[in-house]
Amino acid sequence: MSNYLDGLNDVQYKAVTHTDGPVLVVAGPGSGKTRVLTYRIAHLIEKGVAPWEILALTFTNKAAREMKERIGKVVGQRANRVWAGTFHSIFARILRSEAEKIGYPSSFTIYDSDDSKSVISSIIQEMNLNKEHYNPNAVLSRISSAKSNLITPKLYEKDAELRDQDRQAKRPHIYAIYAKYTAKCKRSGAMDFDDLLYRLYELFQKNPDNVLDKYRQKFKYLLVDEFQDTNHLQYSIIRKFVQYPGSAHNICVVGDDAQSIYAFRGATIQNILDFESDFKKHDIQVFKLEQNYRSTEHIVQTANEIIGYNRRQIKKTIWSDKGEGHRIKLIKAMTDTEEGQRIADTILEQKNRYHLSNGEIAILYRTNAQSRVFEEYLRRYNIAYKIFGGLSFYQRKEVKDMVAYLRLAVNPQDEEALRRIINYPKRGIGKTTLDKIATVASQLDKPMWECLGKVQIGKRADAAIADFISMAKTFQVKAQQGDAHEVATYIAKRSGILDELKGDNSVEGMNRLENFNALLDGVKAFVEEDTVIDTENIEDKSLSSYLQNIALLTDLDTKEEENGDYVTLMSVHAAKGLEFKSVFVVGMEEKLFPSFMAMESMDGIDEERRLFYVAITRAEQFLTLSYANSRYRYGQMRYNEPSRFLQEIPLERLEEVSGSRNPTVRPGFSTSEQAGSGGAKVSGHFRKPGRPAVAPGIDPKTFKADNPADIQAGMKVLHLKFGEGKVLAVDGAASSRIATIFFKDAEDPQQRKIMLKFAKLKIIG
DNA sequence: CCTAGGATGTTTTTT
DNA sequence: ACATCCTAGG
Repeated sequence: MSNYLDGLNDVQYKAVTHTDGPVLVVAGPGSGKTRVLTYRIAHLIEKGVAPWEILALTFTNKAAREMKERIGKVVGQRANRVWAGTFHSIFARILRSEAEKIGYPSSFTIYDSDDSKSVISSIIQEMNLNKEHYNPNAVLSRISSAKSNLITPKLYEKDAELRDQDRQAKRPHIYAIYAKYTAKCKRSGAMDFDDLLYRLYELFQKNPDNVLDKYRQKFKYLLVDEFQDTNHLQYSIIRKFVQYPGSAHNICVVGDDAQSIYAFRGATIQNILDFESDFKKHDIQVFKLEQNYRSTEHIVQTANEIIGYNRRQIKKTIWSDKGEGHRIKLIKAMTDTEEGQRIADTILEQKNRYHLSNGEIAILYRTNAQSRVFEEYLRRYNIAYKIFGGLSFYQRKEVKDMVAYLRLAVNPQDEEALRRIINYPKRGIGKTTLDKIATVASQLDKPMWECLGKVQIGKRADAAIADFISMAKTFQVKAQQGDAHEVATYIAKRSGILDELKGDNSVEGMNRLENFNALLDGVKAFVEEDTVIDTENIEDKSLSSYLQNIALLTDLDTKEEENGDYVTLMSVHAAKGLEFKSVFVVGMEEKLFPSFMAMESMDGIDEERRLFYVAITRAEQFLTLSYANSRYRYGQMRYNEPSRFLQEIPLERLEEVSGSRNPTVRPGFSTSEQAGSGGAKVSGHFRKPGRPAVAPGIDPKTFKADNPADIQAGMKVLHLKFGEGKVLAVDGAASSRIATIFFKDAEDPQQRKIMLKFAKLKIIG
C-alpha cells in the first residue's frame, strides 16, 4: 500500500514520515517540495488520520488543486475531504459559518482590489482631500499593510511612526481614511481580501462561544505551503490554530527563503526565523531539501552563486546530479526590437536543433509590458504562444457589471455593486444624485441601499430611483428562489444589460457580448456540474453559493483546456512554481531588472535578486538571458545599462553569443551603486554571503570605476568586491575583452576572468 | 445628465 | 505608446 514512499530520497522520506510535532521543511527550487507536501498528507491519511482533520493552506487555487489531485492519486476519493485550499478561500469558508458572531451577514460580499480602490476613491472625494497626494493605490497598500500587521484604525491613529511616515509622504489623513474605509466595508456587508484574514484573526481573538476551540479540535494537522510568502497576520492565525497549552503542535511549514518575492506585499521571511524559535521547545524538526531534480549543474550553480550576493539567507547547498549541461547563453541586443527578433531566432534554432516543442519553452520578463515585441516576432515566425497575466476574465468591465447585479441581488448592502450598476444601463441616476445619497448614508452610517428613495432629489431622479428599487427588489426575491442560472438569465434580460451589449455592433462590443455569454455559461456549468472547492461538493446551487465560489477565483482558473502547444510568455512572478526545458529571461537591464522602484534600498535589490533566482531556476536544460542597450518605455527611447545581476554570473558558466547585429557596444558600467554591501546582520544560522560583498577597506560611495577600455595587462586595479588585483592578461575583441586578474585578497580561485564590459575597476597603478 | 477630447500616470500582484 | 481618468461644454 505504501509504495508511494519508495521514490523518495532520504530527506524527503523523513519529511514525509515525521508526522507529529512541528516541522520546518526548507525546500530549494526543484527539490520535490510539492511531492513532500502531498505525500505527507497522503501518509497521514494512510496512517488513519481523517481527511477532514487535515488543514492544508496554499497561496493559489492552482497549487491547492494540484495538491488535491496528487493526494487523490495515492488515497483516492478521500483526498476531496481534506481541507486544502488557499488561505483566503478556507478562511472565507470558516467566516461564512461564523460571520454573525462578528457582525457580518453570512452572505457577505468579498471585495476585490478594484472594489477596495473604488471605496477609497469615494472616501478621498468625500473628505475633499488632494488627489495629487492621495493615490488610491498607495492608500490601499498602506491600509493593507497595516491590516497585515494587526494594526487596527485605532492603533494606526496612535502610532507615531506610521503617522509620521504619512505626514512626510504628504498624506497625513490616511488614518482617517482607514477608519472610514473599515466602517464602510462593514456597513456594506463586505470583506476585502485582507479582511478574510484579519476578521478570522479577530474572531479567534475575541473567541465568542469558544469558537476557536472548535477549530483547534477539528484540525489535528496543519500544513502550510510557500511559507516564505506569509505575512505577519497569516502567521498569527496559524499560531492561533496550533500554539496553545495542550496542543500537539502538529504543524508543518514548507518554504524557501530564497524564493520570497512578495515582500512588497508584506510577506516576510522573518516568519521562518520566528517559526524556528517559536516552536523550539516543542522539539521542532528541520529538514532541508537540497537536491535539485530539475536543472543541470550550470544552472544550479549559477543560481547558488547569485543568491550568495544576498545579505541574509538560510544556509543550504543546492546541488544537482544531472550533469553540467549547457552553458548559459547571453544575448546582447541594441534595441528591444532586436532583442525580440534574436530571441525568436534562438527559439527557432532550439526547436530545430534539440527538437523542443513550444510547450517546453518560456519567455519570462520583469514587467508585463515587455511582452509585445516577443509576441510580434513569434507571430511573424509562426510560433504558437500564449500570454499569461494582464486582465483576468473577472476583471473585465462587462463581467464585473453583471456580477455586480448578482451581488446586489444577494447582498443589497453591497455599496460597490450598487454604485456600479445603479446607472448602467443609463437610467437617469447620475453622479450628483448618487453623491447626495452617499452623503446622507455616510451621515446616518447606514448602507446606501437603505437610503435610496428616502432622499428627495427631484421629480425625474426620484422616479428613476423608484423604478430601480422595484427592479432590484424583484432580483432579490428571485435570488432566494431559483438556482443561480435561472436568476442570472432573468437579471441579464430584465436589467437591460443584454440589450445594451447586443446594441453595440463594434468589434469590441461583440467581444464584450461574448465574454458576457461566457459568464452566463459559467453560471450554467456551476449549476449543472459537480463543483469541488476546498473540501466537498457544493450541493447548494443558489446564486449566493455561486458568488462565493467565484469571488476568490482569479487568474487562469478559468480552466482553459491545456491542449495546444504554445510558448509561454509571462512575468517572472507568475512563473513561480513552474518549470520549462528552455527558459529565456529577457530585459536584463538596470532599472528594469532590477526594477527602478526597487533600486533605492538594499532590501529592494535583494528581493529583485531573489526574483532573478526564481527566474533562472525555472530552467531545466537551457537558460538564455538577454538585454537591450535601448528600449522604448513610456513612448520614449531609453538607454539602460546591462543588469548588475549579469556580473554576478560566474564567467565559466556563460556562453556569450557574439551577435553580428550589435557591432557597437556602449561603454560598461559607470559609477552607479554596486550590488551587495557590507554590514550584513548575522543572526542564528544566517550567514554572510560566500564572499564579502565589498572588499575590506573600500567605500562603495566613493569608489569610482575607470573606463574599462583603458585597462591593460600589467596594471594594478581595484575591484569593488575582490579588492586589489593585478591584470595578468587581456584577451578578446574590443567588444568583449576579458581580463585575467590575480586578486591577492580574494578567497577561492584567486585568479579570475572578468569581462571588462561589466567590470567596475579602478586603475591604481 | 451625457459625451468628447485633453491631462495623466504608469512594477511585480498568489487572494 | 497607451489606456484610463477628468473636465469642460452640449
